[in-house]
Amino acid sequence: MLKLSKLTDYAVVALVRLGQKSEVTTSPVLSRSTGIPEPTVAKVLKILATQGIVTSQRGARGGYRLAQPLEEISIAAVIQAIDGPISLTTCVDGGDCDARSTCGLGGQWDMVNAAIRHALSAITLADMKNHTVTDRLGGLHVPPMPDGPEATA
Amino acid sequence: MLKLSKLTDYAVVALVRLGQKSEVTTSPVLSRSTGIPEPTVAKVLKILATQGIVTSQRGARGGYRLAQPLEEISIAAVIQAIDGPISLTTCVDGGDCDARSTCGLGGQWDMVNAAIRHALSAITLADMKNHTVTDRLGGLHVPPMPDGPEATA
DNA sequence: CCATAATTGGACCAGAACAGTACTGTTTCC
DNA sequence: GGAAACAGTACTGTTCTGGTCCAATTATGG
Repeated sequence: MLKLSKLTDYAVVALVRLGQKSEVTTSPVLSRSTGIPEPTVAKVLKILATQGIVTSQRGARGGYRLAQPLEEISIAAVIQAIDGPISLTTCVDGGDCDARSTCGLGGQWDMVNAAIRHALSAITLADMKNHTVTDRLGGLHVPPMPDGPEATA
Repeated sequence: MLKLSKLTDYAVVALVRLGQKSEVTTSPVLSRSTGIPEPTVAKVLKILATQGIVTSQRGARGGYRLAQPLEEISIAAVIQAIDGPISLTTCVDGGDCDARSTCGLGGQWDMVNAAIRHALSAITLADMKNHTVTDRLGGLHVPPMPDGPEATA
């Protein structure tokens, strides 16, 4: 379905909420604040901590804090932290494409991947919080799309 | 991992190959021509037929044919045909988001979805065949990306 | 006009990946 | 020393993808 994992969705919600607090925040607090189940939000924060998106403070009075302001964290960074690298096909960069010789299109998917990564890198968590899109998005902000439900024409 | 299904990859390969033939082509022929297992390529073509990407002719001497030239079929159309709608999260357009009131970001994912759809609509199957990217891609072709493996900064 | 063969169409089943949960261990404050 | 909170690992249930099989349909040949 070309949809990212629900964990990533939770991560964005939690990070945005975390960015609205200046103090270190615990998982239970963030759970109550976002509505995400406590074990799940804990898991998400754990992963984000390992990836350097948030910094953690262990022990009593511990919690999590953003490693960077919301404006500096791109959607692509969050997705890569939770879901792993953004690669639409396995047939990229030395993947295990068993029909590489016959399929005809060498590594053309790389171009598609780059396009998506670029689109995702241009959107930050601050953009997700605010309902206004910054100008950095260039021509990407909800343009008149030429694609219909079925075909392109 | 934000990767699309292998079926979609197969679909692109099969469609490009199909675009190089002017006659109706059967699944077995396309299988031998692409290296994709016969049942799989048959399934892919079947789905593409229901979505109107290809036209089918049943019975003996039947087969498949492109409904439109390769230049008119976008990657987005193929992905939507195989994988379903491009919606990164379930929390879009009346989805089953159970924390809509608490999560804070209303339908901001729509913006992300639109950006990806736009990027995918700009690439056609003809672009996948040829190794040159058309000018319609604008600023999307492998730009200097500001995103690192871990964080954005 | 009928039988046969070829081919698509739709349904079914197995395998893997993911989401979610629980438990144990380590660290820090009181 | 006790309590609170993160860190890491392991497990289970569910969903989805990938692949296979059988039924419906049509052109061809007799």
